[in-house]
Amino acid sequence: MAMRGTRKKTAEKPHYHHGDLRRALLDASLALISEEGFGALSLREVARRAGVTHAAPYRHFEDKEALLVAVAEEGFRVMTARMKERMARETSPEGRLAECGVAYVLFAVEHPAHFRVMFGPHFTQPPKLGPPGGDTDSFGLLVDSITQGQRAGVFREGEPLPLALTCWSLVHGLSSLLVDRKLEMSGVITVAQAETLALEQTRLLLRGLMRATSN
Amino acid sequence: MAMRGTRKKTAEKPHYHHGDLRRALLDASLALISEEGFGALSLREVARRAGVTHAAPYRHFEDKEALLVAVAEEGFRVMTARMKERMARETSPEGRLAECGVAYVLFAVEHPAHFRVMFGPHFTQPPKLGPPGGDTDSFGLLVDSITQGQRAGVFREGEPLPLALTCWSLVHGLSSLLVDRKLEMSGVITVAQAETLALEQTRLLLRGLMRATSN
DNA sequence: GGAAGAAGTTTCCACCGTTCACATGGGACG
DNA sequence: CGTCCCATGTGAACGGTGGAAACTTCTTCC
Repeated sequence: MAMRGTRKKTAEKPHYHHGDLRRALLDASLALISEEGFGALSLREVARRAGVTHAAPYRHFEDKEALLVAVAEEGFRVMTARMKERMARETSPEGRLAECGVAYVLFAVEHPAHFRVMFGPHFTQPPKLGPPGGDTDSFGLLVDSITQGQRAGVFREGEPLPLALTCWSLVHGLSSLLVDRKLEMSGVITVAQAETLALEQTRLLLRGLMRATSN
Repeated sequence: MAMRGTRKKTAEKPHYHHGDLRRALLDASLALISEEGFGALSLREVARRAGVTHAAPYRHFEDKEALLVAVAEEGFRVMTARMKERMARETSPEGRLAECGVAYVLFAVEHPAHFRVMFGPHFTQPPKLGPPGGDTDSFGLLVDSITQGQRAGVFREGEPLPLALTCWSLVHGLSSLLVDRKLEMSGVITVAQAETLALEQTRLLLRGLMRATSN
C-alpha cells in the first residue's frame, strides 16, 4: 500500500473536477443496487456516494434512464466478452454451446446489478443493442454456435433462430430466478452451485437439440 | 346502455364508503402497470384512479409493498388455476407437462402486469408462497407431473426437483423475455405466436427429458 | 338514539427527479 | 504571464411521491 494518497484512486488526480465522475457514478450505481436493491437506486444517493451534489450527474447523463442505459451497455459488453472467453475453451459445437449458456448464467450471478438493469422492466425505448458481430452481440454468438453445430451435423436441422431462442430462454430463466432469489428455499446459492445448475440444465436441453446418437 | 347511473359500477352502490375499495385498488394497479409500465405505478395515482384520496389506501394495505404482495398472491392463484385447467386436457405425462409449460407462458403473456409483480425485483422479504398442494402451489403441479412421468417410465430417471427446475427455467425465461419485450425485433408478438413458441420450446426440452424411445 | 369503530380526508414531512441561475477552476490562446 | 471561455460542479426551487398523524363522516350495533 505504498500510495502517497492525495486522492485514493490509482492515478494521482487531485483535480478539483473529480477526475472521472462518470465512472464513479456508474460504480456507485452498481454498488447501490447490489447493497440495497434496485428500488433503492436514486440519483441523489448515487451522487452522494460519489461525493458530489445531486445535480452534478446531469453533466454526464441526461437522465436517470440514460445512466441506466450506460450501465446496461457496459453489462452487455462484459457479458459478451465472458461468453467469448469461455466458448474459446471448447472446440466441439455442443461443448461451445454449453459454455455459452454457462457463461450467461455465471455473468448474471456474478454481476447481478448489471443483469437486473439489462433485463429489468425499465427503459421506455428498446436499449438499442449494438450491430451484429459487435462487442455487445451476445445473441449472435449463440446463433453462430448453433448454425456451426448444424453444419457439423451434430445438431438437429431446423431454423436456427427458434432453436437459439430456446437456449436463450433456458439460461435467461435460470439467471432471472437466481438473481431475483426465487430459488432460495434453503439458504443462499453460491456461484459454484449456480455453475452446476447451469451445466445440468444445458446438458438436458442439449440432449433434445442433438441428433439422435443416443447419449 | 340502459343504466340509470347513480354510480357507474354494475351494482347500484351510492354508498359513501365506495363499496369495495380494496378490489378497486388492485384493479387500478394492474391497469396502471399495463398502460404506463411498472415504473409509473404510484400509490397516489392508484388512489386517484379509484376516486379516493392518496391516504385512503392505507386503510386497506399497510404499505405500497403490501399492495404489491396482494397483487402477486392473486397472480399465483390465477396462474395455478390456469395450469390445472390446461393440464386436465391431457392424460399422457408428456402431454400434461407440455400443457403445464404452455399455461405458464400464456398466463404471463395474458397477464403481464401480474407476472411482472410476481417475479419482479421488489419485495424485501420472500413473498411466502402458500402451502404445497394449495391453490398457489404452481411449482408443485410441475414437480408432480414429472414424478408421474417417471413412475410411468416415460421420463428419464433422476431427482425430480432439478428436472422440474429446468422446465421452470425454460418457461420462465421465455415468459420474461416476452413480457419485457426483449424479442420484438419486428413487431409486437401476439398471444397465438407466444403459444406456438411455448409449445415448440417445451417439445424440444421434452425430447431431452424423455427416455430414449426416439421421437 | 347514542357510542364505537371503520373508512376516507387533510395536513404535514422527508425524499426524489429535474431545471436553472450561478460559481469555479483548468486549459487555450494571445 | 494574463485573460477569456467553457466544461464541470453548486445551491435553491418546483412538483410529485411514500408515509404518519389528527381530524371528519358514515355505519353498525347495543
